[in-house]
Amino acid sequence: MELRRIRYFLTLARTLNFSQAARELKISQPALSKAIQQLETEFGGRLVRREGRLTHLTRLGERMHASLQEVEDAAQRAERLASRIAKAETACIRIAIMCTIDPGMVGRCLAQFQQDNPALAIELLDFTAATIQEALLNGKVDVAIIGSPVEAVPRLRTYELFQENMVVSCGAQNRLAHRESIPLKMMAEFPYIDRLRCEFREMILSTVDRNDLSLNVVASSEREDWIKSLLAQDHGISIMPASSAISANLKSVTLQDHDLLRSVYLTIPSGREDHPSVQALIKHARTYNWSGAQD
Amino acid sequence: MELRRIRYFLTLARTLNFSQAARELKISQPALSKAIQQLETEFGGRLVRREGRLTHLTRLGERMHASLQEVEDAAQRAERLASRIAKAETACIRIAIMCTIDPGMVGRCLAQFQQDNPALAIELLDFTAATIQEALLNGKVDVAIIGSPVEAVPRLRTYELFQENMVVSCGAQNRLAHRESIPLKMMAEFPYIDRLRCEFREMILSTVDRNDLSLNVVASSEREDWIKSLLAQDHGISIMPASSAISANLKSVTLQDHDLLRSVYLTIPSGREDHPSVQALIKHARTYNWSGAQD
DNA sequence: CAAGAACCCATGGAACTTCGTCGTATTCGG
DNA sequence: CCGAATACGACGAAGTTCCATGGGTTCTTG
Repeated sequence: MELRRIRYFLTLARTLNFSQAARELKISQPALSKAIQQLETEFGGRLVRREGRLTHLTRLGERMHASLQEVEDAAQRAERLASRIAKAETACIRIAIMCTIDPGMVGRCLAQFQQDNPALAIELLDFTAATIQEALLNGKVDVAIIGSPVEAVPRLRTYELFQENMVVSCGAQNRLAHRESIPLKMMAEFPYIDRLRCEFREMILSTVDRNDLSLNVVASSEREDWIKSLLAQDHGISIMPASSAISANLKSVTLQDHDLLRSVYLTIPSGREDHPSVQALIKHARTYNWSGAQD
Repeated sequence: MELRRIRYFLTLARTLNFSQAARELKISQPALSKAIQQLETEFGGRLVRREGRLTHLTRLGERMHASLQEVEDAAQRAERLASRIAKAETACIRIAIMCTIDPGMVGRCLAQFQQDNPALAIELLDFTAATIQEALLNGKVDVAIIGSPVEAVPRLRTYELFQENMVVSCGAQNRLAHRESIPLKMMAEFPYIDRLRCEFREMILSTVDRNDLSLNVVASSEREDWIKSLLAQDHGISIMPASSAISANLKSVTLQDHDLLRSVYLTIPSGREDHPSVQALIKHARTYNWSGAQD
């Protein structure tokens, strides 16, 4: 059973005349005859009674007519859907951004990219570290911007974009707020607000550990906005990337004696670089002046 | 867009692996690759991202998937319907019988025919003279048994089956009931019940007219059963085919001086004789011993 | 009424297109 | 370097189309 033959049959069922149907279909009459015969062989019975000018459907033909019309309708819907999508679909890059990355700095980079490529739509999607790898691999997103390289997944290709300092962040009323920098060991004196489930938590904790210190954790949360809210109310202090620490009622203080750095990476499944738009995005992100944008 | 390609795509969408899908479809991998490429050309965009072991659907592919599944489902329903019909459909002859013909005599003929052809189903349909011609021509019925030949329709082929006498019919209490026969002019003395819309009415009226008689019509109806009911209650007398006049509480009386005959014909659109079952029916009906069945 | 025109559909053969397979190249990952 | 996955090119098979033709019916016309 093929759609072409179904269309032939439906036209014939409407005209009840092989020659006229063939003209409408812009094929020759013998071609139509053969196609109908083929359908009849498939269905195991005559669809049409040929009686000179009295051509008409058999009972089998009548009963199949409705069913075949449904097939044709479904096919037409699919075709219309395809052309609608093809028309509407401007090229679109879907970018996963790890939730620990401040969208501001990435946003500036992407804004500039879109100025250079105005036809390209960009879709930003928020992902956690756990789901970002899966989304990359199954095609839900095209590229990802992450705070720590996904380790031991050979299919993913990772480019480092920039590094930024981790800073101590506290509320504007905190007694640290007017200082430029503090030593790491001073951290222990302050109540600490711990951000869970972020890729730099381990880095912070191990650094503290290595210096035989311990943090006085008074609160913890997965959500950056809640952490910031607690900081603003002076519940404690926390350590976070410099770009995240910029917020109303928050002050950043650098660490004197330790260079806590976190890197931001662009990750893409190997093999997907061939898309020209993705290629352009990678090139733009890697040549972008990130340090200039950090202030 | 062709169903074969749609099936290929659906299998590929399930396996997300060209080679495996090709194996399931029992075609080679290059054939599948080409088919999918062709679909992608038709739809104007990639359906599948080929990334080594990470083959997956693009957004276009995902959106088309549901739509194409519907097409495939509709096609499968049509196929199942066809095979169900083909399996269930015992050959069936549809026979239109004009309402003025007593089904008893025709029924005996058909019963014998079915004994000889047990695999053949017969569908009897009741038609009026006006609609029988159309039903024959548009294929609603295969053959018709009628009381008067359809005039001036060259597409119809007519065979005379038998002739039968018209008789006077009256109730059992009527004073004619015990007679064997009456002269035509005696008809005028009795109230007459006129059957409308039947093919022999004109024949009766013209015969009466030619003999300078006139009937005393006291009631008339299109329906044979109502006529018979009126006759049984002795409302009057009527003239009808001998085979119709056989009924409880009715008596038949022949006409002494006139041979009123009506013929019964089998009619078929020319060109439809080629069906073997219809052919057999025609042969059977024409060689059937109708006069022997009249008693 | 018989011959001819017009129409309807089926069949056969030739040209063409499409489809599938095979062998091969390429790319990627282990 | 090998295996897996896909693409490419060539070739044979199958299917599709067209044209020409023929049988059959209906309509027209002399």
